[in-house]
Order: sequence, then structure tokens, then C-alpha cells
Amino acid sequence: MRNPPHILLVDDSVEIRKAVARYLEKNDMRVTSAVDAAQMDDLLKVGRYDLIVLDVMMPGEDGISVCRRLSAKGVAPIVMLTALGEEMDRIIGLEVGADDYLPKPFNPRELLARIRAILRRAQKPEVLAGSLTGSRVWFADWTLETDTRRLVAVDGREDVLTTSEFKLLTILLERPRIVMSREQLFDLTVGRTPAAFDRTIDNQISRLRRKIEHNPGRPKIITTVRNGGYCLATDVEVER
Amino acid sequence: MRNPPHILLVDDSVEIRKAVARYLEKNDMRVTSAVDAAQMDDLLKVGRYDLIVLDVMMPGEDGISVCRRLSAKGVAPIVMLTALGEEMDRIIGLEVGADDYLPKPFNPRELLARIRAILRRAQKPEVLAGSLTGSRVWFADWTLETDTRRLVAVDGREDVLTTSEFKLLTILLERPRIVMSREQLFDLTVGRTPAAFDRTIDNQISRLRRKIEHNPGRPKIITTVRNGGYCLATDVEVER
DNA sequence: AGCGTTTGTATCACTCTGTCGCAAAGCCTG
DNA sequence: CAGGCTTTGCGACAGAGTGATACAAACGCT
Repeated sequence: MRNPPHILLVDDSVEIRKAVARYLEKNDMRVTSAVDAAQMDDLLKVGRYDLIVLDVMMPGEDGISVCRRLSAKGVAPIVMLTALGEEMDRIIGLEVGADDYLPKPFNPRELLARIRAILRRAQKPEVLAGSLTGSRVWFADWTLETDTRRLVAVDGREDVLTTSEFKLLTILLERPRIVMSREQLFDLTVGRTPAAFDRTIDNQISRLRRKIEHNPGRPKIITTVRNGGYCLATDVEVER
Repeated sequence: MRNPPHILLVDDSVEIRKAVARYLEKNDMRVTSAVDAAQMDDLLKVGRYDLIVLDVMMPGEDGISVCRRLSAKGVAPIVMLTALGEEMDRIIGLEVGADDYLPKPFNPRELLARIRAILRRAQKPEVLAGSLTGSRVWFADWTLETDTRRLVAVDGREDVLTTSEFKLLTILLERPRIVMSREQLFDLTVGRTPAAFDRTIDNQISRLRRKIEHNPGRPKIITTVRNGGYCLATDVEVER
């Protein structure tokens, strides 16, 4: 996580925006505010936030709809602010994908505590999120130049990966030692959910192995996990 | 996450344990209960849980202390149950490292919702070898390369373990000299509770022994504990 | 449009793993 | 110590999962 966590606060009330922003800033957080969903979208286009605090009752697109939209994309964890009422049930039911909610009126201290709790939880996976763009990546005895998609071995051998081989390898390199299901890999490479019995990933892995494994029959870099998927079984170092 | 999430419930009241367990189980979760911190520690020694529900008021070590201890080790996310409704205590709960809290009396639906919210966020990617990831493990006269699942003997013999053999062995290596029941082993390898009379683990053990025991008929590394389970009967050393 | 390359689908052989069943081993009772 | 019961070990088998090949479709380049 970047040092002071950056909170995006969406609420139509000036008083609340001011009060919450001041309180959170006093407690080592950065706060950017938006009055409604439209303004929030503009901010999200250009910036990254660690957490979004979202009012349910807003003019224009309401908080529940916004929340459903955002959480599907997994932009950032979301805390909803709700007036006591029926909506709360829906939020508690998690149909919308919020990570927590707080009934109004709330104590800013409690908001702070909840934000911290969520950020703390979100911290772990953060490590994996780094993109490899424009870097050089070392793994096993290969170096991958991510801008040219060229693979260079320590012994001088070299090879160029195709687009999808590269994409697949990159995804694995970003998550070393983590078992990735075929479904996840398909999703991350193609961007869709695979049909049942789709063997595309198997094939891509097979082709990738032919290029990077010393002995493709006994793969050491990309291992198979039966009923699980595939796993990059080496350390990875990124040179920026 | 392993299939149905496994919840560890710690509360000294029988009624609460029963009610909560029944409700959560009805909603596709597995629940294991402990009456106090000591019993909880025993369970944590041999099993893995996706989330811990922890009562604050307990005889023996109290919930706050337990929570501080566990959250420092990052065993699992924690939901605290507190009888005290005042805000102060709630916040203390969160600052002590709980991931959420719920004031008693609570609606089981709400507990379920919060548990789901936390699990969704916590979804830890599966790692092949748990705490042994990326290391080399010495035991008996074998070395296990956790990267490649390769076993190398001092005399040069070597072998490659299958995914489930590897998983099983890893689990045992992480708990040397501790008797693990078939149920626990099944849980940790497959992620579910075994059906009655399931012989899967027996078989896996048998296959594992064929690979690692000098004389599989007289096993010295993995010993059988009648009516107990199996136990790794050697010292283990991990080389990073 | 024509060519080579890349990617998806179908298929077959092989491995892995859960289940079944029987035999062996362990335990208890008398 | 025999007999009966329970628990465990292990071989056999079948079904599912996976790797590799072959081929067809899609793509990109000239």
C-alpha cells in the first residue's frame, strides 16, 4: 500500500464531506471527495484509491447501484454509509458487494476503525498486484523483457513469446507460488469465463512449457496442480 | 478458498455454540467449536480455519487478549462477539486486530453476512506448500524440494510426488510428531469433511509410504496410531 | 489475395486418485 | 490362547484429469 492510504469519499452533503475528510486527514489518510457518482467516476478514471466511502442516498445514481458496479470491477474495497432503514438489510445481505457499512449518524472514530480494519485486510494481496510493464523479469534461469516479449536464458538461448504465451506467463510471474485455476487464467488472459471443458489453457501452458522448461515432460517452472490448476514454482525478481 | 469455508467458533456458552453452528452449517459453512482459548489453541495446532468467531467474555484468557495474539500471527480473520454494546469497546475490538465485531445479542443473519464479507475479501490464494513454500525440507534421509515436489534421498535415489501425495506429506512435515486424525488430514488436503468410513487418507498414506519408507511394511517415518490417525515420527529441518 | 504464424478444438494415451474388497494385524473377551 | 470383532494395509479397478499431437480456423503481414 502506498504510504498514507488514499480514501475516496462520495457524499452529497458538504458538512459530512468536510467533517469526515478533516477527521481522516488528521489520522494520516489522504481524502479526495466527490459529490456524486458522476464526479466519482471522473476521479476513478485518473486516480487510484485504496478505499471508497460511499453514501447510499445521493442525487443521481444511488449508492447501491454504484456499489454493485464498482465491486464487480473490484476497484477498491467499499464502505457504505446508510441512513437507518430498509436499505440496510440489502446491504447487510451483501447483494451489492460492499465490504462494510455504517449506519448514519455515525461516530467518525468508528468509521476510522472500520476503514483501518479493511485496509489491513486488503494489504496482503497487494503484493501480487504489481504490473510488470516495462521491466525486466528474472525467474528460473530466464530473463523476460516485457517490452519486447523476448526471453533470454543464462546460456544465451533466446526466444520470443507470442502474445498469449506472454500474457499467460506474465500473469503467472505476477503471482509466483500461487495456484491459479484454469478458470482464473482464462479470465485473466481472455477476459471471459471459459466454457465447460475448455482446454485452451492446457494448451497454452503446454506451448509455454516447450519454450521455457528445460525438460517439458518434467516441468519445474510451471507445475501442474491436479484439480487445482497451474502454479509458477520459482522465485521471481523484477528489475525496474 | 477450500470449498465450504471452515469457521472456528470460540464461546463458552453451549447454547450459543449450538445455535451459531447450526445456522452457519445450514448456510454451507463448516463449524468447529471450542469452549475456551486453550481448546482453541489445540484446534489451531492441527487444523486450518478460514475465520475465527471469538467471544470477548470467556473464562480463562479473554477474547481481547486472544485476539491480539492471533491477529499478530495472522492465523485467520477474526470476528469478535461482545456483550458490551458501547462504542468504545467495539473500537477497542477493531484496534486489537479483529476484522469485525458484533454486539450481543446479535442476529445470526448478520453474523453470516459479516463472515461472508470478510471471507470474500480475505480469499487467500491457494499456495501449494503452505509455510514450506519455496524451501527445501530435510527429514529422515530425504530432502523434499517444495518447488518441484521432488524427493531426493541421501543415497541419490529420487522420486517425484503427485499433487496429493505432496500435499499430504507437506501437512505432516509442518506438524512433526503430532498425531493427525484421518479427518484432519482429509480436511487439510481436500478441504472438506470426509464421509464416514472414507478410506482415502489410508490409501494416500499407503502410496506415500511406498515412496518414502525404506520398508513400507514397517513404516518408520509415518507411523500409524491406531484409533488416532497418523504421525510423522522424524525430525524436520527447513532450509530456506 | 496469398502466405506463414498464432490460436482454438478434437482426440487419444497416460497418469492420478477415490472406491471396493479382501487379507493381515491389532485388540478384547472369555 | 482361541475366537470374534474392529481397524488398517494394499492390490485392483474405473473414472476423471492432464499432456501432446494433429488439424482447422483466425489473424496479421506483404
